[in-house]
Amino acid sequence: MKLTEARQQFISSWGAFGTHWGINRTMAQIHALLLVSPEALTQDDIMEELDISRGNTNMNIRELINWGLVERVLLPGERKEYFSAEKNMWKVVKKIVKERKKRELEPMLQLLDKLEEVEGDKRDKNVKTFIDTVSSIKKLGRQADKTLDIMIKAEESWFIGSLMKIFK
Amino acid sequence: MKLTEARQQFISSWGAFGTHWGINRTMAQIHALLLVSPEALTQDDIMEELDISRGNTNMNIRELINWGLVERVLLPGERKEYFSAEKNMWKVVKKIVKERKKRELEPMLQLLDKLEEVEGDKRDKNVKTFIDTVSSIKKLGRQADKTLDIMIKAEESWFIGSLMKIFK
DNA sequence: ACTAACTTTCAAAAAATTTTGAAATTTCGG
DNA sequence: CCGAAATTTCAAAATTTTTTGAAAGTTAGT
Repeated sequence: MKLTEARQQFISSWGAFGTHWGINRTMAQIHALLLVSPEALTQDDIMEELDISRGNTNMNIRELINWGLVERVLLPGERKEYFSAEKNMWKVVKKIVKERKKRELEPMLQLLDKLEEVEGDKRDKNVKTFIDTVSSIKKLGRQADKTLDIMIKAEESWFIGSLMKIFK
Repeated sequence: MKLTEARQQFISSWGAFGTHWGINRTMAQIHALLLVSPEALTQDDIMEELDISRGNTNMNIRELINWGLVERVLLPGERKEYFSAEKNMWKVVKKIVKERKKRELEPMLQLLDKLEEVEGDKRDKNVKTFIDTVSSIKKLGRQADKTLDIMIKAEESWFIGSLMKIFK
C-alpha cells in the first residue's frame, strides 16, 4: 500500500472510530492528520487536505487545543499560525482520560452521592432496588476514578512493564 | 429527595451520560429504568414510563438484549414478554467492555497491522512519521486489549481488592 | 494609524441520527 | 387453523448535530 492511501485510510478510520466515542468526525480527522504529519500545518493546509470549511477547521482545532492534544506553533518570521499534535501516544491517552474523567465521571459520582440519600423505607422494594443500584454504580465509579488517577500519574514504561506482570 | 424525583434524575442523567459514549439517549434511559425496577417490565410499561413510541422502545430493548444487558423474562401464564436488566454492575461493566473491545478495538488493531506495512523509504520523513504513529498506537492498543481480556475474566473482588494494592 | 493578512464567530443550511406510528408479521390459546 | 394479542419493521417526520461561509474581529508590519 502507498503512503497516500494508507494516510487516507488512517484519517478516515480514526474519524469513524472517534464517532463511537462521542468525538465528532472532523475533530478526530484533524487529529489524525496532524498525528501523521512530520511538520506543523496551517489551517489552510488542513482545510485543503480534508476538504472542509474554514469555520469547521478553526472550531475543531480550537477544541483539540482545549483537550491539550494539539498546540499552536509560531514559526519565526511567519505571520501564520501552525498546528502540531502531541505525538507521544501515552501522553495523548493520559490527556484524554484526564479530560473525560473530569467532564463525565466526576459529575456522575457527585450526582450519585446525592441520589443515594433518597428518602423512603428500605423495606419498600422500589426504594431498596434504587439505592442498591446507585450504590453499586458508585462503588465501581469510585474505583475507576482512583485507578485512572494513578494511571494519569504513571509512566508509560511502568504501565507497559509492570502492569503485565501483575496481571500475570 | 423523593424516590420518584430521584428515579427521574437517575434516568435522565444516565441518558445524557450515554450520549457521551456513543449510546443513544433512549437506549441508556431504558437501561436505567430497568436497573432501578425491582420487577421485570413490559414494553408497555417502558413506553408509558419514558413516554416514547412503541417502535422506539422495541428497537432499543432489542439492542440492549444484543449487548447482553437486558433479558427477556417469560412469566408463567402470561402472554406478554417482560424485560429485566442485569443488576450486578460488575457484570454489566464487563459485558460493555467485552462488546466494545470486539466492535471497536479489535477492528482498529487489524487495520493498524495493515497500515504499518506501508511501502516507502523510512528516510522519508512522511513515511517515518506515519509508521511511528501507527506503531505507537498499535503498541498501546495491544496493551489495552490484553489488559481488558484479563479484566473480563476477573472477579469483582479481585478487581476491587488486589488492583488497589498493586496500584499502591 | 493604516491596511492587508489572518483568525474567529455564528446564523443559516446540510447532514446525520433518532423517533414515530401505522402496517405487516408472528405467536399462542382455544 | 383461527383470531386476538403481541411483536417487529420501516418509510417518513422530527430532532439533533455538524458544517458552511460570509461578516466581524484581531494582529502585526510598515
